[in-house]
Amino acid sequence: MVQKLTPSPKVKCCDFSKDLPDTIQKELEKQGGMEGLLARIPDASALHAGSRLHQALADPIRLTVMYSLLSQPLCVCVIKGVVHIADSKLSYHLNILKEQDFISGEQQGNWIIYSITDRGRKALKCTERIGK
Amino acid sequence: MVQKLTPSPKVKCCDFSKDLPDTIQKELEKQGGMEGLLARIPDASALHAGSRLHQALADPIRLTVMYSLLSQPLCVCVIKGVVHIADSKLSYHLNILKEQDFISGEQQGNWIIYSITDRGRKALKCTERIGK
DNA sequence: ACATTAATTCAATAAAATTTGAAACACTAA
DNA sequence: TTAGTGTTTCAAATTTTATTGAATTAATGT
Repeated sequence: MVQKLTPSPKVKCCDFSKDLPDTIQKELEKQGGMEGLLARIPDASALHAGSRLHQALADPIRLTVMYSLLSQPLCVCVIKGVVHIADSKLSYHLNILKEQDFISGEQQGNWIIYSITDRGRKALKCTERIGK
Repeated sequence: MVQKLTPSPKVKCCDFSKDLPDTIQKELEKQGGMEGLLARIPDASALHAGSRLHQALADPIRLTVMYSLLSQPLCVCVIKGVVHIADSKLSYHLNILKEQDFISGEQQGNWIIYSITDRGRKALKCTERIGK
C-alpha cells in the first residue's frame, strides 16, 4: 500500500506550457509552478505515517474500543463485554491501536489493563471534529 | 468490515460481579457500570461513519492529492503530474475522496477541476494535529 | 460527422487487511 | 507443580481494497 511518489517527468497533457485552463495555469505560476506545488507536499515518510494513523482508526471495532477507554482504563475482559468478539480478534485490534500509540496496556496480576493515550484522545476529538 | 455491536450477554470472566481488578471494578461502578459505559459509546452508524472517514484518508496517494489541492484547485492532469500514476488509478482515488466530501470536482470545458473542501482542510489539519 | 484530448468506468487480477480456531503464554492460587 | 483464568500468537481462510489495461464517456475544434 505504500506508494512511491517520484519526481515528475514531462507528460503529454502536462508539459504545462499550453492547454491548461487559464485560471489554473496562472494561479499555479503565481504559486511557484510545479516546483512550488511539490515543495508544499509533505515528504513520503510523513505521508506514509499519516496514512497509517488513519488506517488504524478505520474500523468501528477499534473506535468502539477507544471510546470505551475514554472514561476509564479497562481490562481486556470488560472490553470484550462491550464489543462481543472472539478473544483473538479483539487482541488483533488492540494490537493495531497499540502500535499506533492510541492505547497502551500494562499487566496487572492476571489482567492486562488498557488505557487510552493522549494521542488516542486527540484522535477521537479529530474524528468528531471532522464529523460528517 | 462493518461490525455489529449487539448488547452484551453474560460471559464467564465478565459477569462483572467477581474477579475484576478492584480499581477497575470500583471505577466502573462509579461511572454507571456496564450500562453507563455502553451509553457513552456512539451508536453503530456514527462509528461506521467515523471509520469510513479515516479509511478514505488511509492512503498516501490520497493524502498527496489533498495536499496538492490545498493551495489551489487543479485539473486532473496537473494532479497526475504530481502523483505519477495511471489515469484510471488516479480516478479511483479521486472518487474515494469525493465520496467522503474531502474534495469536489467540477467540469470546466475539457477539464475537470478539483478543489479541496472545508471538510478536506479539516481532515488535513487533524492529520497533522495527531501527528506521530 | 470526425478526430483529439481529458477523464471515468469496468472487469479481471493482485495485494492487503480481517477473521477464525487452535495452540501457546503469563500470571495466580491450590 | 498442577490447574485455571486471562490474554496473545500463529497460520490458514476469507473479505476488502487497490491496481491494471481496455473500453467508454464527455467536451472541443475541424
